[in-house]
Amino acid sequence: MPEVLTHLLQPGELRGDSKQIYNGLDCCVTFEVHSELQRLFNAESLIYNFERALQGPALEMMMRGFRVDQYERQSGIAALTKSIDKLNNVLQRYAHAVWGKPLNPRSTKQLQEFFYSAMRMPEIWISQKGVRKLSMNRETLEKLEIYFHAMPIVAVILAIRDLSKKREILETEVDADGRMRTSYNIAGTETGRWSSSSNAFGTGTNLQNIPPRLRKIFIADDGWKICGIDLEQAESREIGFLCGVLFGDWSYLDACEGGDLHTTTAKLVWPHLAWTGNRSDDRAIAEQIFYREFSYRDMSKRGGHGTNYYGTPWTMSRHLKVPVGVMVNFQRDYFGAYPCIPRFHRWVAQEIQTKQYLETFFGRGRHFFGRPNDDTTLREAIAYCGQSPTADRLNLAMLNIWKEMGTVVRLTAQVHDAVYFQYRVEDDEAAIIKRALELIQIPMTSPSGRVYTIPGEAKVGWNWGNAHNPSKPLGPNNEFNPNGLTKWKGSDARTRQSGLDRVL
DNA sequence: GACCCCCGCCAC
DNA sequence: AAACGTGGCGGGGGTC
Repeated sequence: MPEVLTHLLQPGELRGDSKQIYNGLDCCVTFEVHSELQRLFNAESLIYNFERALQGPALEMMMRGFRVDQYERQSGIAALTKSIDKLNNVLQRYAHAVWGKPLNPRSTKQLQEFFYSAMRMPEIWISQKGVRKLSMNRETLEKLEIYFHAMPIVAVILAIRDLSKKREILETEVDADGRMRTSYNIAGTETGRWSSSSNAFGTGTNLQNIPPRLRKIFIADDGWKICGIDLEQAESREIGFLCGVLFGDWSYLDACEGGDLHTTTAKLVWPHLAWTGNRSDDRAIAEQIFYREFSYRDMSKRGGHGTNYYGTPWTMSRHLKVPVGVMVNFQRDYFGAYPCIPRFHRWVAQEIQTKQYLETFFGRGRHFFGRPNDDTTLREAIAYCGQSPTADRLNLAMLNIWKEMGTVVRLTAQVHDAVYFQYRVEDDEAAIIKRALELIQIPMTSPSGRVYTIPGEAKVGWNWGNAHNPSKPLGPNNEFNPNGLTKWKGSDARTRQSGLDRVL
């Protein structure tokens, strides 16, 4: 009970007018918390003041919302429903043949009974947090798929799940004015990232996990055009800079800044390939197949990211669907190429074991309450070093854009390492994007004098999806979208195609 | 019917 | 043996 009230209450008093008293107590708790926060977050508290400042752009985006093409959305729902119904009819025919009753593809319980009891297939167990589980996730179902009599059933189940997930998003309630309003939580994460969710009125949804293929339903306001700027290789560069500052080892940041990190990594990990030194030749070599559908470059990209974050060969081999031995060798060679990475891991372990605390170059600290010797704690701390500065960098840049360009641009969305805004089509597009790209950069200087910044990459268009590449055949990975976002190269010769936002 | 947890799965 | 991190959502299925 808050101290301020204890002397006012006698034992047993809460039994009487308890609701009013509880209410009073709650107010007192709030007051006591406020007093403590006042003490902690004084004028010197950089991060606290920063978070408060971010309320401006956050509230503006939340109140404005993102315009949705209702026709596009409804026709998407209709098309998906049709496909789902068709697939479901097929599934139910199988289900009745096998066990004489329906099967819900989203029910883990029913799927277990169906495959392991009715179809008598061998059980596939996985372990999560030390607990063995009879999962029915995609990975498990793909293992069941190798049995020929299960193959068509599994394929249908996975397809239904996939399409249902897409339909869920399209079915999210849009406000009466045809705009989707998300709720951004500025201070909801451990790292300084924002989170996003449905809003206080129950409409909208998380706008930070919309699959790329569905983004084209979000469109620019009439007379406005969308620009998106993302920070290139942001988390990798943050770690590269940290390694340089801590150890004077700039090899990883050099690789990031060299232009093509993943090809560079591939050259270091597989030095015996016929590298020429010519950038496009070497990229072509890196894009040759290494294992199954993975090129050397793919392996470098996905394997590098996982390895930076202390992923084990076992887990990464599962994720990349390659044998464990492949990942063991990859990591050995990767650590050989960038010795600052394992050194960085050891440094983080030392820090959390001695201080249980880390602070980024943006001044954001985090206490680690997990057991200091636990790998889980170490992994959280390693991830913090990349994720947190990226979040602060993007948000600081966004705040600067909002402050300086607030009359010229309308902020539209924030997606962790990318910010989207709109500008008037009659305005000087090149000048606006040039200035925004300048503001996105937050230079830092290492104690040794090296200047470090993360460049932004801009895209422009009239809807949030990616434009199709006209020089490649249309297909599932190149869907027709002439109004979509294209990479900004100083100009954009296109004009908005009316009615074509509506093509799904 | 409200509530809750688990599961599977989407993003960066 | 098996945990790369940060999040949010909807459905299933249980309890009250």
